[in-house]
This record gives sequence, C-alpha cells and structure tokens, in this order.
Amino acid sequence: MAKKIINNIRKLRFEHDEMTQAALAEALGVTRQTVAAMEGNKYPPSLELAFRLADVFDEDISYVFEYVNE
Amino acid sequence: MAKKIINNIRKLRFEHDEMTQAALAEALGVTRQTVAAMEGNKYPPSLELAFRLADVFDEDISYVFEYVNE
DNA sequence: ACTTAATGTAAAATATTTTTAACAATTATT
DNA sequence: AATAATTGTTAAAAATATTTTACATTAAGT
Repeated sequence: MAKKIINNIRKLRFEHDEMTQAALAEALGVTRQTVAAMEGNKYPPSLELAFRLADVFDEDISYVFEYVNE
Repeated sequence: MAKKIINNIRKLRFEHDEMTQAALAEALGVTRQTVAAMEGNKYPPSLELAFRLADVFDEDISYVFEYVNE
C-alpha cells in the first residue's frame, strides 16, 4: 500500500492571519516559489525546512505534513 | 536561537529487537550507509525517508526526529 | 477597465541527499 | 587468537531538492 506526503500549508497560512506565500517565505528564509512548490506538492521540502514550517505555525510537524495511503 | 535536528534512531533500533543498521536499511529500502549517516547526524534524510522511518518503528515522526535548540 | 497584490508555473543553475564501493575499527563468538 | 558480524568512515558519482529568474494567471480594489 503506497503512501504519499500531503501538506496543510495553505490551511495553516489562512489560520495564521491569512499569511501570504510571500510572508511565509520571508519567515522561513526561502523564496516564494519554494513555498508555492511545497504547497502545490511539486516536491517535498527538506526535513529541516519541514521543521521550520512547523515552528512558524507552532504546530507539530506531523500536522503540517501527513504520510497517508494514496 | 539556532536549532538542529537530532534523532533517536539508535535507541529505536534497540527497542525493536536490537535491529541492526543493515536490517533497518533493508526495511527502509535504502543502503546501510544511509542509515549510518542519518544515525550519526552526518546529514538529515529527506522528509519522505523520515516518514518511512517513523512507519517502520510505528512512532510519530516528531519522536524519531526532534528539532531542538543547540 | 485599470492597477496592484497574490499566486501558478517552468527551465536552468545550484545545493544537498543518497548510492556505490571500499576499507578500517569494534564487538561478539568460537 | 582467529573469525564473523556490526559499525564507522570516506570519496566520488548519481539522484533529488532548492533557488533563481522570468513570465502568466487570478482575485481584489479603485
């Protein structure tokens, strides 16, 4: 049973004062395109960046990203 | 305040029937050197591999890897 | 309709991770 | 002491992730 990584970035951005991709990118220290790519599941971020994301949103990493059956 | 990723892989291997690095590598579908490198904090794994690790140990990803202040 | 802010997307370049291969060091067993 | 199993480590190549640059699209506000 194959699994895939999904993310709740868009949801979390809106729960955090409708933070824009650009504002999130700034907070993370990456480009806006990197945020867009992660959010759109173009490719997964590094573990380090995933943890920084969790920190910015003050959430557990396993809520920001989930590993679920396809 | 800089943070770093630490891991509990060695501990988890021993809690799981003293699983060797080779056996864990086999279960993950990676090489033994990759397991050794992760365990020795040579470099962090990809997010995908971190999730697979959590699956193998049946633990939450945030227990296998922790993001802590240095 | 026009302007601005926000987002989507893609190609090429750069950076990081994983693999491969090889050998050394350690630990356990006989 | 010798052997086997496990682990440590390193270098180079391969694979994958990330950044940059650039332009297109969408949504909101005036």
